[in-house]
Amino acid sequence: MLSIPPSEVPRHCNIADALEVVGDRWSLLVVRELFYGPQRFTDIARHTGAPRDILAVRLRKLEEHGVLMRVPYSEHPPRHEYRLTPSGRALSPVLLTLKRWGSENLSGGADPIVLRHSCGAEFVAQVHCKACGEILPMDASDAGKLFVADLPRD
Amino acid sequence: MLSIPPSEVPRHCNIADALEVVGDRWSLLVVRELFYGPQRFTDIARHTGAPRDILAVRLRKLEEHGVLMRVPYSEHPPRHEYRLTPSGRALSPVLLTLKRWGSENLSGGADPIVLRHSCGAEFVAQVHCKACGEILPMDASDAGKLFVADLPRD
DNA sequence: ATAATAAGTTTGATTTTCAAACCAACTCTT
DNA sequence: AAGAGTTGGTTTGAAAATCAAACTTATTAT
Repeated sequence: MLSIPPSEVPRHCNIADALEVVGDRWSLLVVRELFYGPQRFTDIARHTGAPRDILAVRLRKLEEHGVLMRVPYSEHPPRHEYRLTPSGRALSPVLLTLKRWGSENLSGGADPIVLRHSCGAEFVAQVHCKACGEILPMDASDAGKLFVADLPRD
Repeated sequence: MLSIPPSEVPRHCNIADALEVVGDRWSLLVVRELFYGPQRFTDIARHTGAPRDILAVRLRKLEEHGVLMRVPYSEHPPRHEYRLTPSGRALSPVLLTLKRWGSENLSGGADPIVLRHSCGAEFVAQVHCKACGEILPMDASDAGKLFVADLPRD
């Protein structure tokens, strides 16, 4: 009778990795702002509500992790704007799923950010089975029977 | 010539709402754990790495927001396990997109959490145009030209 | 010459986080 | 029956992060 000993260390995974980079109070709001186009420091501060000192630290961190980049728009004085990198734009599904979860599962109302296709319609995120294509309903009324995790239990 | 005055208040939206609930260092890791099935306090603490006191506060908050529920498994002493609600299970697309972003955009490696369809294959998240169905590539090599935001700029 | 803009940095007070110790209620072992 | 172990937290005290507001530096506009 084989039994796996209880692990004393936290589970490390890609979700944890991702949260290490964008899992704080402000980072994803910064990314949201940059989806509206390149932005300057003061605008990001105003629209996210982040304190300026914290924002400065976050922007450096996001730059280090390749989520955004600084692009100069003036020398004398040196000034730059912030712009998403491809990696930063690749966060759109995260924002879209978060947005949808918020609108469907939290009482609230405002729904201002909308990403649109160039054809004019909205973008939406969807989860489906890689093989058979069955769509996982996001309202998850009975999602329980739809998926299982495979992992060492202890 | 009409121009919108600069807003002094941060933009409020569903993304911000969602982050208010699950946008901290531990909450989404708690949800990840609960996807493996109902869990007890000590197991969640061990597997997420969250300090016990913080975890207690987060679990209460997540319960208040309807993400999870306590289900008794013993009286004398009163004990319960934590279980996702439908609203909590509806976070699976958020976890899946975060996971995918982490694995494709951050150097790292571990990829332990896998949600599977009952048919055995993996679930994946995808962003597409609601109308014409065009898929937004998640590597976002040139996603820039694929979508635009419509919002008051100031 | 004065005021305004821009991108941060500094300051000092308040909050949050953390690890480790502790507690209460029970069960299991000897 | 006494002592050790388990479970689900709470308490404590120190360290770190957050915050709002004031400040700095460089430059342009009036």
